[in-house]
Order: sequence, then C-alpha cells, then structure tokens
Amino acid sequence: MKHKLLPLSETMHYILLALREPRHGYAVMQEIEKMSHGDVILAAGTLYGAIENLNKHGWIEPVGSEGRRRIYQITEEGSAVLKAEQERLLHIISLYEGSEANEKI
Amino acid sequence: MKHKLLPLSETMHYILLALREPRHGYAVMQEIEKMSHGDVILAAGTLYGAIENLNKHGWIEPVGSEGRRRIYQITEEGSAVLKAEQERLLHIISLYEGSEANEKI
DNA sequence: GTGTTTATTAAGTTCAACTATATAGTCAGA
DNA sequence: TCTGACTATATAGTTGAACTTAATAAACAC
Repeated sequence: MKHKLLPLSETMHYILLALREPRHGYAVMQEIEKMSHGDVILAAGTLYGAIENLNKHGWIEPVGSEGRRRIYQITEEGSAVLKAEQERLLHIISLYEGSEANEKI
Repeated sequence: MKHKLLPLSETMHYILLALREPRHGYAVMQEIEKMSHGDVILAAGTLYGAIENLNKHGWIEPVGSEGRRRIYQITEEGSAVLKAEQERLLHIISLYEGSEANEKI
C-alpha cells in the first residue's frame, strides 16, 4: 500500500480520525480541536484543501449534504490507511527505550 | 516549545532517534534503514539537508570528525523535542478506540 | 584497474500546509 | 435593526521539507 501521501501528516491523520463519523468540514475542524485538546487548530484553507485531497484519493467520500454543508465519511480504503498508520506509529514508539509501548510490536 | 518544524516529520524523527548515539551522516542512513526494517531509506539529499537543518536549530551538534566523516549527536534540546514527540504520538494512538495504548495518556 | 561501497554536496522540482482574503448565511444582544 | 460574532466554504499566492538526480572523491575488493 505504498502511496505518495504516506506517512500521514498530522492534518490528514486527524481528519481521517474525525471522519470515522460522518461530518461536514466545519464540524471536522471543531472535532479536531477537541480531540487534540486545542493543540491542533486547522486554518480553513488547510482543512478544505486536505478534504479535497483525501476525497480525490478515495480515502473519504461525500455521503450527503445539508444546505451548504457537505458531509463526508471515511471509506474502507481510508480505514485501511488508518490501520497501517497506527501500526507505523506503534513501531516508532517502540524505538524509544523505556517507553511503555515497548515490546508491543 | 512551539516550533516551526513540529510536529516532527518521519525523516527528522528517525534522524534524532539515530543520533542518541554519536554517528556520521552515512551511518545515520544505515541505522534508519535498520530501525525501520528497510521501510525508510533516505536519499542522500534528504539526509544531509535534514542534518544541516537540525544542526541549525540546535537539536543536534557536531561532536568531532574522522577524515571526511562528520560526527553528530543529539543535544539536550533535541532530546526534549523527542520526548514531546513521543507524548504527541501516544496521544494520537490513544484516539484509536480498541488500541492497546488507550487510556495511557 | 575496474567496479562497488562509503561519504558528502548541490541543483532543481513537487506539493502539503500555510496566510490571507472573499463570500455569505445565521443568530444574539444593544 | 444593525452590528458583531459565529458558521461554512472557497481560492490565490507563498514557503519549505522532502524528493530526484547527479557530481565528486576516497577506500576497498576482485
């Protein structure tokens, strides 16, 4: 599953995590702020650009709309990417000696 | 500790991890290939550019040389960055429901 | 002595993420 | 009701990390 936008950037990663539930762009922005305890606040341009990009790659897809709002959700391919990303991160964390995650991968 | 090259890219992250031991550029390249089980193979341009950048930011420093080889090692500031990065990754992993790392952060 | 590995440098390209701005609807309070 | 804040999306232009490619050169094996 080699792909040009792997490894996932923090932006892409959080958007995919947020879209495990169907959400429109603005709601994704708010969910990410919440998930990250306010550490990650995406600018509008970054958010909508990334959504367009993820949609183009088939990792998320539109699943309806409410007025101006366009609702997206992660696809099966997107979920597979998330799973691979989780394993990549667990591997990197295992390289920190003394880490609580050691010996897990 | 807000910084322009945070969050750490995979490249920067592996280089810092490799330089917890003193190493020259080429040895860093090999260590990263080994650490990542061959998944991450840095091109020469990427590696030396990143080393220059990390040195400029004070996260690694030259600690001697052997002929053409210039040996670098992580600084205290670099170690602090690694620690922060570890925590960031553990937090993101905790967002995966059912993950073994859940409830750790 | 020819080819491979070691070791570093530099030029030029790509694209995600950024800033900044434009647009427009909704909604609360003065 | 009008003024500002919030909701919601879009787009133009900039920056810089990571990439490809290639040049240079020493050391070593065959």
